[in-house]
Amino acid sequence: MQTSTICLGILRSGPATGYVIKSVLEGPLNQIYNLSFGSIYPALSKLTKDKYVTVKQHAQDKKPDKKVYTITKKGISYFEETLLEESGKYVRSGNYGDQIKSEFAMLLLFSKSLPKQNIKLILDERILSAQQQLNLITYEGPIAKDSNLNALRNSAQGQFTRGLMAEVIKTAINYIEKNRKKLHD
Amino acid sequence: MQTSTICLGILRSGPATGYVIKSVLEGPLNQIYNLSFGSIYPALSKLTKDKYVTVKQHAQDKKPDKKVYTITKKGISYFEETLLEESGKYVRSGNYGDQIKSEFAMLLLFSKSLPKQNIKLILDERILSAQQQLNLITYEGPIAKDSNLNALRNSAQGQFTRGLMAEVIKTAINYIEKNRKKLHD
DNA sequence: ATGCTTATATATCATCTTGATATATATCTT
DNA sequence: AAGATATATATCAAGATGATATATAAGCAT
Repeated sequence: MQTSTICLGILRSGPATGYVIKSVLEGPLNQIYNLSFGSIYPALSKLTKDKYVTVKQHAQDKKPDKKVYTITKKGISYFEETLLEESGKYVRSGNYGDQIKSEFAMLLLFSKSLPKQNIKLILDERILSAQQQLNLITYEGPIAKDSNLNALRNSAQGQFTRGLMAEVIKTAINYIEKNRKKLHD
Repeated sequence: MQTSTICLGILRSGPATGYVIKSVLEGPLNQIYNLSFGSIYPALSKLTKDKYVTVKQHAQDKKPDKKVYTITKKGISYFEETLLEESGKYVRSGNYGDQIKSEFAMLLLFSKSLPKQNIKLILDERILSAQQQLNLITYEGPIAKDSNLNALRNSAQGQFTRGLMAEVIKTAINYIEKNRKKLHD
């Protein structure tokens, strides 16, 4: 899926800065899709140039301007067209898997070449981190106070997606705890 | 983790071509780490130049030369050093999550803007594809006949990693089947 | 108090990666 | 007999990452 489509999809739930878009991807939508600033900011610039979003610059005393992006009517139609197109391409592609780069799994796979102490550390930290991810995903309080991105997170779609990720993370934690002895001691 | 480290790690279990390395990543190591030819081939060239692997070209009648890469002693030490370094960096980074781009999850998240029929298709295909992934991962027969990459897959580390992925996929299938009605009909 | 870390916020850029395309043949399927 | 899939490498434009730079406020630890 194009970065611009994801930005528009998030912006459909309310105005946001590039920084907030990244926060949403790292918070309640954790483990779904990673994007760096280096791809978010250029996407937002292009969307502005093409009139799919408008930008309001809030001059902040001595801090860099906060740029709040709002989706336009043209942007909403464009988003709906593009999403339909991309869903069609997705189904036709025959490639329904996610793009995954799990450094964790690779380290474990090659862990015969690693000291036992390192393996323990990797597993301990992964479990801790997974529990934190679970907290981020299942957290129901308000996000980024002055934004209504709560709507996206709390929609039936948001609940389904977050529920799926939460179950997957819980399964992984249980599996690691039950089977880790096979990799050390 | 660097692409070259992954190539060396796979090559440590036996000689292989770039094509076979990709097949391993797409077969028994499915859902662990994605790499394209465009990053595997240059990595193998660089490793050859640096003497971490040797290459034997098998001229095949009218087919492109098959290049079988073998890890050198220098390559084994380099792999072990690099893996230790990368595991240290991984633990120190505080970022224990995987890099994920799930177009599937994004489509579901935005599926309010999609026709019900499309949503059904996306879910049906995903379940089918997940079952195929499960088969690839849990398949215990021989892989790529003339290679001993079976060793990597059947090692304690390979079994652990594949078992983890299998559990995660099973959980996802069950979750989708139990909750999909919330997204359509 | 003073220093350290985290959060807010944007921008840039070398280097790496993807996804598509090209080339070539054998084998399996319809 | 035609078409698809598997084997095999290579290239490249377009896009993405990860690091770095810049700036300040707030929170927290010593």
